[in-house]
Amino acid sequence: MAIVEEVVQEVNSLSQSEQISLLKTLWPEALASKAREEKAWEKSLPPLPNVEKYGRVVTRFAPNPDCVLHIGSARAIILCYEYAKMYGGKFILRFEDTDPRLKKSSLEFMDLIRKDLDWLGCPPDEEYIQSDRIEIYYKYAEKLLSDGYAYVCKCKPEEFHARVIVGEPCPCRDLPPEEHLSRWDGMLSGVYGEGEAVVRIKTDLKHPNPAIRDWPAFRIIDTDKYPHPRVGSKYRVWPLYNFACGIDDHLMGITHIIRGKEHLTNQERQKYLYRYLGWEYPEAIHYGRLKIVGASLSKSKIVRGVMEGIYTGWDDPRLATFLALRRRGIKPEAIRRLILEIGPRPADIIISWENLYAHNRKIIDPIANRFFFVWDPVRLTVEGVMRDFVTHIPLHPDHPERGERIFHIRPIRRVAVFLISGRDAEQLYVGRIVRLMELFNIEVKAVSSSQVSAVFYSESYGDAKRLNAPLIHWLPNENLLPCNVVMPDNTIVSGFTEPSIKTSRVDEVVQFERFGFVRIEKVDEEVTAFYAHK
RNA sequence: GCUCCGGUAGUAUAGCCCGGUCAAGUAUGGCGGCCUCUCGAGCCGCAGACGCGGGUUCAAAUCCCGCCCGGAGCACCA
Repeated sequence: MAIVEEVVQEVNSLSQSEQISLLKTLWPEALASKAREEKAWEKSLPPLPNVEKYGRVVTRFAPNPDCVLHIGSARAIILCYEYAKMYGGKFILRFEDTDPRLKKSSLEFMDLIRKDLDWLGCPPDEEYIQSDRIEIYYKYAEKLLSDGYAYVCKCKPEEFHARVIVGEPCPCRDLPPEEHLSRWDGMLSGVYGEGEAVVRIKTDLKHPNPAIRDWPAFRIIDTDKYPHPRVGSKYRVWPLYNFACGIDDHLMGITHIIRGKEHLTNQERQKYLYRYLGWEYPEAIHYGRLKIVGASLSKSKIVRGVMEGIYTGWDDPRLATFLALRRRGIKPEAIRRLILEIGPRPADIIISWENLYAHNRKIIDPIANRFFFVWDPVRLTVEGVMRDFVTHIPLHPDHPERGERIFHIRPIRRVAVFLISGRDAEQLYVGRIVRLMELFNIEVKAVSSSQVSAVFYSESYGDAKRLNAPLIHWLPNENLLPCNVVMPDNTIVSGFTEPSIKTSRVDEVVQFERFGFVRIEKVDEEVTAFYAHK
């Protein structure tokens, strides 16, 4: 033992370069590239803290139903769901619809959110709606009021803030609990109007963060003017976020709160509540903000844009809503993998779309059947086609068992007419040999802006390979199916596709070869598709 | 301004708590090649990062201090 320590000491006393050069001369094999074992396992989440403290892990996703869900919500949902699943726990959906005035919720959004969760594969075990629970919050308000932990403040907001910013109590704060209880009755019975009274939770008036000092817990909303979509004007005193959320997290037995780090100060506020009520605060994980390049994840902007008709709907391809992603052929599993990859770390991130696409491509590539789509079509006439051709192309190159597409080429007076993509036509020049995929090779004879003429060159694929001829896709100029592809920027690429695509169903993701993956939106006498990605 | 949280390749992530095995792993994107009758997939290879400056230590991505940069909160919103 002693000798080992001595040697280690000696080696450590050398500089790193000295150590390396010594090693090189004495034991070069030790420096040979260390083979690293490859792990192909799916990325798994880091363990949740203090799981053993609780009987069963309970998580919750608590949206305000004032908009549909978007990729920014994916982190909360998938993390909460996956952690609950990982520990055999429970996942709760809780609608936080306690602001009938500014952040107006709606029944429509509640329903769309339920569907979003379902689509994502994260169905909740239980669902609660805060507007059903108002009396529960009242009960706790009364308890805190009579215990002297909360008070009803009638100060004007400016006056209150002027005092609190210097750490001084407002005149209401130290009044006896009886007075506050009677003011509270006044709030409930309509003695006070909007803005005239508010319940505050006592905290430390010298708290270094002024935002935490005596935070508001209830305010009055004139629900005759602003009826709540679910309970109308039944209540005029409504809890604020920190109160309702704090009470519910305890009552619902939430063991692990997973939410964005914008709630870090809210956690400090809510801890006062827990202290006064003798409750233990759950574990809290605050992840960083998730943005995605070029997409606005502001709910209010999304709602406004849809209302004003700037967007075609909640599923406008320019949006990063789940509805839009779904319409574009992004699979929920791709979103799940992305979120698992990202994990719960607190750093803010801006995801690149490629990150999402790569996951999606892995999922859809094996399932997407292949078709030809000729966009910005240009007419191609090929002369010297001496006979009919029939070509069979598999629906999927790796799965020939799935079937094939069959094209018949029937030249008239040795001339066959095709359509090729404008982009391909631009690359052609006189004398160039190109291969029409799975058909034959042609030599270009003339190119104009509206059409290309060529002559049959040869049939063998080997020729094309040897000549390094480009491979382009094509369609016979007959039995064409008009096709529009809606791109992510909502522009439309038009062209034609092959009739065999009619075997595909709506919602199916297919690949237009040399164009990209698309989801079929409509397929009958014409096709509409939404572009997913390359 | 005040309070808090972050900062590893283009993007995302591992490593940081518990210093050495990190000459920094992985994925994606980029580039090159192979393969494939798609510009898709697959295979092989290349390039690419510890925000900056000090300190502690034989040894720092990791610990300490300062700075810089980014973000969030500072609502009678959630």
